[in-house]
Amino acid sequence: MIVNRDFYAQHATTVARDLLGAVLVRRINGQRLSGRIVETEAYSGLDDLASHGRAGRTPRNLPMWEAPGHAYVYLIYGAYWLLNIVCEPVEHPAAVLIRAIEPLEGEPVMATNRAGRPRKHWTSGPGRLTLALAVTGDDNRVDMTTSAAHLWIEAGQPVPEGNVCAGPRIGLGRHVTDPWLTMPWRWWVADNPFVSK
DNA sequence: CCGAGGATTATCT
DNA sequence: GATAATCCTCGGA
Repeated sequence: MIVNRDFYAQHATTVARDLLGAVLVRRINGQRLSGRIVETEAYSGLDDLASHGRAGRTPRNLPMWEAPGHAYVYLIYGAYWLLNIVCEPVEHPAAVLIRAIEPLEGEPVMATNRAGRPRKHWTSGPGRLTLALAVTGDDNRVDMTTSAAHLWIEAGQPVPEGNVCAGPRIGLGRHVTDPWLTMPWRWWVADNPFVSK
């Protein structure tokens, strides 16, 4: 069951929390690669100093203002692609960053894409999982509510409230100050080995 | 296991 | 010209 647009239209914090346990699916050459989502971060609003949306619309962050359920993929540090899903209604800049997944299907392909690394490092980070699933800028702005785009999310086993942890977001720049710096907008599954450090 | 430092480029000031 | 929602390598324990 592919997660639909109404789900993504909710506030980014709700989407980020409830995506834990869902399954990120990538189809390449007719083959399914997938993983259970175990870590997410929410970015929402013009006020959020940690969000790309903070300074208003630019060519790069434009997807954040568009329809929920679309991918927002961008290059960071000139080296890594990061996968986000646009949330909230049109004209509300918001997105959820997928930070880590636990491999489920297509492990041999992931092993090839992450050649030489231990399984534990295949998908345990936002830049790592895009390498494992071969997600790049070509996937920016695709509609993730249909299997036509070869990238979508399916409902999975919900994570019990007791196993959900929340804390401050990671890797934010120097310009980010409180309350945004310490806002607990990062969620992860307790004790899961694929959660990034 | 852990911390320090380098890589590398699109994007915005 | 500076910066960035990161990862990897390497040295030390």
